[in-house]
Amino acid sequence: MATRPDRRLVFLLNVAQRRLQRWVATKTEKGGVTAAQSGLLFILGQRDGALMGEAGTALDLGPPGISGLVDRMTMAGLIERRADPDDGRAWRLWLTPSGRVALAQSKAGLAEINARLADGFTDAEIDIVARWLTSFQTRFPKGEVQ
Amino acid sequence: MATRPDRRLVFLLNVAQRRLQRWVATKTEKGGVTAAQSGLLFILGQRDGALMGEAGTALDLGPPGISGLVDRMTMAGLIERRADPDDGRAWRLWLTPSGRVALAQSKAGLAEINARLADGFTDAEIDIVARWLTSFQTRFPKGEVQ
DNA sequence: CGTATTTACTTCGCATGCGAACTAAATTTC
DNA sequence: GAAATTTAGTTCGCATGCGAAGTAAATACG
Repeated sequence: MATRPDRRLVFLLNVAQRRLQRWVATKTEKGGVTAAQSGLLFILGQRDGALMGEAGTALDLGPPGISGLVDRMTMAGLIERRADPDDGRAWRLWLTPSGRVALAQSKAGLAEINARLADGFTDAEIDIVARWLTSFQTRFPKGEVQ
Repeated sequence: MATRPDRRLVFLLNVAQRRLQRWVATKTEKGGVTAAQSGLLFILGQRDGALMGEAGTALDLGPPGISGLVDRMTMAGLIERRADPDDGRAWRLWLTPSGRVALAQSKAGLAEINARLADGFTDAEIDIVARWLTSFQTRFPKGEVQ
């Protein structure tokens, strides 16, 4: 007989996120990159030279979030900021050689994590999970608590 | 035909957690309490006088995490720390009257959130989600990356 | 009994990311 | 074309929580 699963979704979500983040951080301890940072690497891997605002939107980060992330990653030599020639307010972000190396490592790491996340679940089940997670974006909108 | 769902689970998990946290924070803006804080309130609601370590374990927080949370909540007047009479190293945590009020509010808020989280999903689907979230605790263990 | 180890918690430095308030450049309006 | 508004980022203070290192009390060991 199956045990009734723990239904404290808010708590479980919180724990899962922290566990994963911590695990990625330890995993990539040597010369690696954190989960948030690899997020930006992936974006730039697809769209090198993106604006900060574009990257923030893609990562669902507000202006302060992307600003801080960019600062830390610039400091770490993973990305470079260059002024947009057409807009004096804007900055474009570019991968450095070092950033490209880190991106390659992140890609490999992500494959392992995804395997771990799907292990023991069918494709249909993962689809349900993905749908549930995606629903947060409409259930808990950014702007306002209507 | 259904659109293929977004399968970037790591990203979706991260976003979902942040969206929820932010939403709770805004929701309880007036005299309320954050998600992490209400976690501790719930624990003490069930086990008033718990040790810090016990509370930390229940919330899946390490010593620094629970220590900081307790500091902030003590400062906010939600809980009280009293030395354990039998163990000079340990502290027991107690709800203040103010904390009990906040707990009652949190309980009401949680009901609404849980409804929102389950809306559009069957019980069986929520069980799958819960099982997936719970699996992080074994898939990404605290101690070590084996 | 006294030393060694374990345990409970604290402190520090850090990454993450939010809301509020700000700066400065671009665009819209009149 | 000047003033008003919008937009792109920054800065500040804050909450969250980790790992590493420290403190002090409790327990185990010889």
